[in-house]
Amino acid sequence: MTGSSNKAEPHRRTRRDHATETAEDYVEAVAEIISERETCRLVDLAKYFAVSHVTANRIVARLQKEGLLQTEPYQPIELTPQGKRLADRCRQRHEIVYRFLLSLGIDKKTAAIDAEGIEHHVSPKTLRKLEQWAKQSK
Amino acid sequence: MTGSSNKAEPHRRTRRDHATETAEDYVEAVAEIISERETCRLVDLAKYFAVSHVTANRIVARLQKEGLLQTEPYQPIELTPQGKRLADRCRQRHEIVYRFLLSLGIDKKTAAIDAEGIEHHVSPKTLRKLEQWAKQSK
DNA sequence: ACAGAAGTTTAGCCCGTGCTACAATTTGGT
DNA sequence: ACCAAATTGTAGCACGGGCTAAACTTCTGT
Ligand SMILES: [Mn+2]
Ligand SMILES: [Mn+2]
Ligand SMILES: [Mn+2]
Ligand SMILES: [Mn+2]
Repeated sequence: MTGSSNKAEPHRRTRRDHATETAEDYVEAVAEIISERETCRLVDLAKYFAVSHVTANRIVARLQKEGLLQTEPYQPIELTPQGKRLADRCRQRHEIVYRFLLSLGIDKKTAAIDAEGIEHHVSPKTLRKLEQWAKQSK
Repeated sequence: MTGSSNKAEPHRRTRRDHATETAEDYVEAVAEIISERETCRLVDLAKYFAVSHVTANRIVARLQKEGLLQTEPYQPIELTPQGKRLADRCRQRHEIVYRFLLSLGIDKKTAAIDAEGIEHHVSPKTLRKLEQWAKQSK
């Protein structure tokens, strides 16, 4: 038995979620920025996440190595097909969580903050329930 | 204006949540283990989180420095008053999130996994709504 | 009493993500 | 064309949290 009544598994899963969280937020941000201002530059990401451009730069480099982003020196940042797919999935999931919180009666600002952290820890099963729920309560 | 319609603030908050997440999970675990087997040893924590005993050791040391845990070389691990208060708050919050997921119709295992990650990102406002909701839907 | 098992500590490594300071490149205005 | 500003890149630091290996202490059974 690998799982059963183990206390450890939830923590393993949470750690795994955290490991992919940055990638998810970055592809989502790149997609959003591109859709808003045509091109996504490093500065845009740094501002978006309120981190230094150095931090953003290293994360972009890593995500490029992982096949999610594409860029060349001093050039704008683009999404690979794989990155685009991930961004879509994340945007949808993010929106479902956000709208669910709104449907609960939370104010927009709080909902935005909570959703930003919660989204990465919502399983597909739970996501479907949240979606049903937000719809039904309308 | 510090906030207004800023994209950055949710990410700042999520990073802050992550910084306190380990502390929250550890004091909660120590409290739970003590209530179950009298004393909490390093091995217990290592098993609980599925982490090497070395990792657990360093985290315990840090949390002791921060005033949440108390221990002496080769001795069991205890909670300081401050740690106890934090553990209580976290257990309550954790349970509310967990029970809410159950009330949504999620199976226990999935609910346990999702709750473990979600709990740290739920604001007091949202927590109150989740609590109301889980109660009402019973 | 004492050897071996169990538990704990320490040393030393890796990786991710945060930073400042500084260098290099590109862009824009005159 | 050229200088200055904006942008991007690089060097080098910190910290948290993951690991293995090896030393040390404590517990246990004979
Ligand atoms: Mn997010
Ligand atoms: Mn998270
Ligand atoms: Mn918890
Ligand atoms: Mn947790």
